[in-house]
Amino acid sequence: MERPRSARHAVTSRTIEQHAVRLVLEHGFDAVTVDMICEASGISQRTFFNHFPTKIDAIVGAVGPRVDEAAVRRFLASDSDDILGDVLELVAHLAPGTSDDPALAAARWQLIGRTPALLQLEMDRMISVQRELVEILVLRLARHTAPGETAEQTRAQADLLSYLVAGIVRFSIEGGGPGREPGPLDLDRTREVLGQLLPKLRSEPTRG
Amino acid sequence: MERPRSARHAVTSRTIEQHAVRLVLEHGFDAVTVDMICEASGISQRTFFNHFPTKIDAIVGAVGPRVDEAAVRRFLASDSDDILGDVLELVAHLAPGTSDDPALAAARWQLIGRTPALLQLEMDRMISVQRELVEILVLRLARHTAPGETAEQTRAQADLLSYLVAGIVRFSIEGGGPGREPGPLDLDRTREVLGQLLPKLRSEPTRG
DNA sequence: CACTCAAACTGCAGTTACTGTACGAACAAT
DNA sequence: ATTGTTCGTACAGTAACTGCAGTTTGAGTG
Repeated sequence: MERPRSARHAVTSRTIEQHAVRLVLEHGFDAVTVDMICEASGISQRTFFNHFPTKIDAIVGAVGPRVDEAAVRRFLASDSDDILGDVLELVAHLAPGTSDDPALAAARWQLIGRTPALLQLEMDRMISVQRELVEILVLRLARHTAPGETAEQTRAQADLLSYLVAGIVRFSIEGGGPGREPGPLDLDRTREVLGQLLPKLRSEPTRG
Repeated sequence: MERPRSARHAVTSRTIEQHAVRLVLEHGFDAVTVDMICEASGISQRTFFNHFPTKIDAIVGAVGPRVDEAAVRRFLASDSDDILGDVLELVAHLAPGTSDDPALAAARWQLIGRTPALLQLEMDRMISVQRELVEILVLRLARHTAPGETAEQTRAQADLLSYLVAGIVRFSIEGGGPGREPGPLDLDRTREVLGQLLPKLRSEPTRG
């Protein structure tokens, strides 16, 4: 309470987040209104929206997933020909929301897997990561250019690959197949299924 | 006006759709309110929501993309080892919204590519297609099972593959790389980029 | 033709998410 | 003390959407 001013904002945000997650875990996403969260947090509705642009943001967390700097450096430095494997390694370091409260993060994963609207949002946020990813992939793919390949072609490949990776991430988040529980990225499981699937796709596309 | 009653609903729906698309093309998604569409269509707001559950639905169309029955039969009958190529062929037959008005469909593609919220929705709808796709892929992949592979593993592979395909579709819709215009699926372009990318990923994942 | 029923449509009041504006309280630096 | 910034509040408004009650109109039945 007698904290420095700059910290009070963060404290209030955390309070809101915690009550939001708790309420949604208890009553479900649709049954929880912003007013309920405000009352529980002891703030006005206007304050709520000063902290979070939308109700969803308060529940899932204000900051989206980020790629780990060190992982990027490792990825770019790798000599391996197994680009896909390296990409998986890179993507495995995505963290959902603010990771400074493990209990909150765990609760969020539950909610994300349970509520389509939230999974939705998490995927939206992946898109911003995806844009970063494209830039990184361009650098890596450029080391494998075919003769006569233009920079634009390389970029298109990186773009496509980033979409493929997004698909893999989603598969991973939704639990790696039907009947599985959603949760943070399960890299081993994903690699396993991918390792089974890829050989079946090995043959050249018709236009090679 | 003196149409049979059963047809009037459809007529009204079409009227709403056309005005909605036109207005959004003119003013942009956010600048168009439901009230504006209602006034242009000469109906009440309540009627609007009797026809379409959300504003977005009126703009993008009530029915989502569907897979073509004949294409599915062809896909399942194919002897080719090029599963991915066959999947692309299958997916190319996805049609957005009601296809009975080509001008409307074309306008919709413009909007979808231009407006993130709409692309979003179109992707959501792909998910229902994706569920169908998984069932189809299971049948096809089952013909390539590795020794000792369980049905559950095959299903997981089909699941993963469907996510990869969703990524490819999205790449395709967004124009096949940066700086391209969004539009209906450009299969040739996609195949080209995919053909360039795949050889670079050829090596085995670490767990093979 | 008269009667009935249901589909299409309307008006209205209400809820929920979210925004703009203006204002007050607290605290830090001058 | 004053000034300024930050955090929060109060209030009024918009836009999407829902529920309910009611009217019109076309279609089927006797």
